[in-house]
Amino acid sequence: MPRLSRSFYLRPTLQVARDLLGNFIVCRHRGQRFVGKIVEAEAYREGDPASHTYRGKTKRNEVMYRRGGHLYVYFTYGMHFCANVVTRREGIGEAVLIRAVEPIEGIRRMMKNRGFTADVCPPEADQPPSKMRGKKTRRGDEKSVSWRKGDWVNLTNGPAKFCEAFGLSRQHNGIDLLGNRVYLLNGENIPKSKIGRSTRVGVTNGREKRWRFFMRGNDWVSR
DNA sequence: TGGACGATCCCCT
DNA sequence: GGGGATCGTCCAT
Repeated sequence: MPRLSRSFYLRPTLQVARDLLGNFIVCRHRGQRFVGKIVEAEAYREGDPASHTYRGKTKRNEVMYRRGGHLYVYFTYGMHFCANVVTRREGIGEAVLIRAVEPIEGIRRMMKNRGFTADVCPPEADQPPSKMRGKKTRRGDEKSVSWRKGDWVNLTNGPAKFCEAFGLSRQHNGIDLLGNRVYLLNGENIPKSKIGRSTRVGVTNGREKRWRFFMRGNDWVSR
């Protein structure tokens, strides 16, 4: 499968957000490979009050101003990371938040990273246990887990869940997506009829903008 | 130097 | 449907 080219990321951000759907994100570190199909994404643009770049360039958002095709990972709510694909040419602070992926490869390790026991994962490891679901439960201060039928979409159906499953954090901020650590592969072409569009999640300023794109009917879409 | 708040998630009611 | 966890960032003092 060919890698997405630099020119893919340099295009208008709304187009990139929509076209990311159906492509694969690959993360490699320490001999482990994670692969997921992108099923939900949101655009953040200049002049957009919901964007980190709304008030100009800072130390935190500097990566968003780089040339398209870099990874912008930020820390939020004191405990979560979210990952974005930087778009457009250098000097323009725009990006696309990856909100959800469908897990493809590295599933056992994703479960571990998310705090679920892997007991229920089938021995072939990277076959999705499609009938399963996971639920975290609390016992005193100890986090323990149990699995329930029908809930395993919790692995990657949100931007911070995706980052936790794939082990993405601060150290991945600024990575060039045309390198070998994190990159995107050309996947299926999604017909327009299968792409949904809506307002963005968790946004107050700029809430009217319909800059969220998702694959209709996909189980890993966040809502 | 302080304080408000956030592109979230999880648990409880 | 609501609140708590938890801390980096940014802006106002």
